[in-house]
Amino acid sequence: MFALVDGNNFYVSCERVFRPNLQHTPVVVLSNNDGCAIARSNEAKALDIKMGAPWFQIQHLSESHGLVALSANFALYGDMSDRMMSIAAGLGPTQEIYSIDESFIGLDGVRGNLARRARIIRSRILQWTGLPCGIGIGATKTLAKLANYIAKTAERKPGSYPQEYAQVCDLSSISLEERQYLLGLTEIGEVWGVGRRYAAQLKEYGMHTALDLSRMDPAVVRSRWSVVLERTVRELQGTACIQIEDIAPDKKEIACTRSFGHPVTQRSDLQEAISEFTSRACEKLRRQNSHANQVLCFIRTSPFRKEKQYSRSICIRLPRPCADTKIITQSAIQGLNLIYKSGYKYAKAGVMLIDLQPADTTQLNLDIGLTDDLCAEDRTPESRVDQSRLMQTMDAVNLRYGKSTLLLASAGLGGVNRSWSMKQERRTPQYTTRWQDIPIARA
DNA sequence: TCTGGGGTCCTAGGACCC
DNA sequence: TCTGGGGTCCTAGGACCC
Repeated sequence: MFALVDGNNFYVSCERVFRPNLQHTPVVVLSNNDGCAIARSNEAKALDIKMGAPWFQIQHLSESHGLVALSANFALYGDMSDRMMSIAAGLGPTQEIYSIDESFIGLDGVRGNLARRARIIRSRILQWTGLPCGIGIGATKTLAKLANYIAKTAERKPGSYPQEYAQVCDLSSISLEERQYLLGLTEIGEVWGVGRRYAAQLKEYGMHTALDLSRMDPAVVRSRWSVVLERTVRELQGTACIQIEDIAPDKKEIACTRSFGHPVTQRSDLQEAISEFTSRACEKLRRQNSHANQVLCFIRTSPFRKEKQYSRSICIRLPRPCADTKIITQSAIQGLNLIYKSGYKYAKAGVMLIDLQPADTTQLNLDIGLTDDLCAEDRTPESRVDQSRLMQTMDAVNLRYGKSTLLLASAGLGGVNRSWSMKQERRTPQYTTRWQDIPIARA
């Protein structure tokens, strides 16, 4: 048995904890550079603002309907998420943190009335953090997801589902007929694992609801679509195919990419951007104690604009597997110089670390002499330890005083002016919180 | 003028080897 | 010179998730 705990309109709800006057107001949170809406309050959804809608297309609603737009503050959302997750963990013995606002809870061995238990956890999260959430319960992860969708939709759109399922919905404790009734009310595209493409193809095939999908023959689904969709069908039928991942596996690739606040043309600006992206990616790499074998670097113009388009990426093999910002940045910049062409207005760039391996594997290979081609300053064990300590110190300083406190002066550049970064002042200033600053117990 | 930033899994096809 | 079957690895592309 599984539960899914999912924060409502998560980023907006986080902001509202600190600005209670935004309750009952249409609010959106905007992506980097205030580009598009990545979270919407219920009131904003009621204005038919779509996920990912560009700000310039919905801006007029601030005049006509009092829409409030906020710049995203991911540090804050991360802190709030940690609090919500730690309370949600009380629902059952195992927890998988699936995204910043969602976690699956394994309920095996939990006795008693699950829905009642879930309601208690839900009100505790609301009271202790100020964050509203929905909880769905089902025999499989896919059914728990579906139950969560019903719980949230029943609350947001009265009349869509029976009111008793609002906020908490337990699909496991109701009759087969009732469960089929609820699945029949649910669009096929709302099922976890059915995206836009599959939804369109399935509708063409005559399947329109979650109930229709649950009644399909898994073998037919497999041969006509894929093993992935077959698994979804089995999960809807109540056979658990996807288990809780208690311990998060290491990432297989780590990326840092950004759209620019304004078009970038100069090679030097791209070099600054790439070197900062590489630093961020390397921090993540060290945090999971991995080394990279290759770094991929890409630059591209905006596909939305009617201009000469250019988009290229290049993959550079590192001199040895490592997590050293200096070495990896050198390779990334080298890659950039190979693909850069002047005369284009660049809109986006990024860095991906790929072909990752555990750091201790590298150490083993160094010890038994399997790795050659060392960089000059990298030849002795002592110098490697020094480099590694330098990285640890940088990470510690940046964690303590905020990212970008300590940066590499990349590729012979002078000061970092981040001319590629911001279009203008953000709509709302950034502020950070510490655990203890978060207000507690709002009713 | 203005359009996010991450990830994963699966499959098909080609190269190469025995 | 001709022929068969099977395995592995790599890459690109498509689908999905938040």
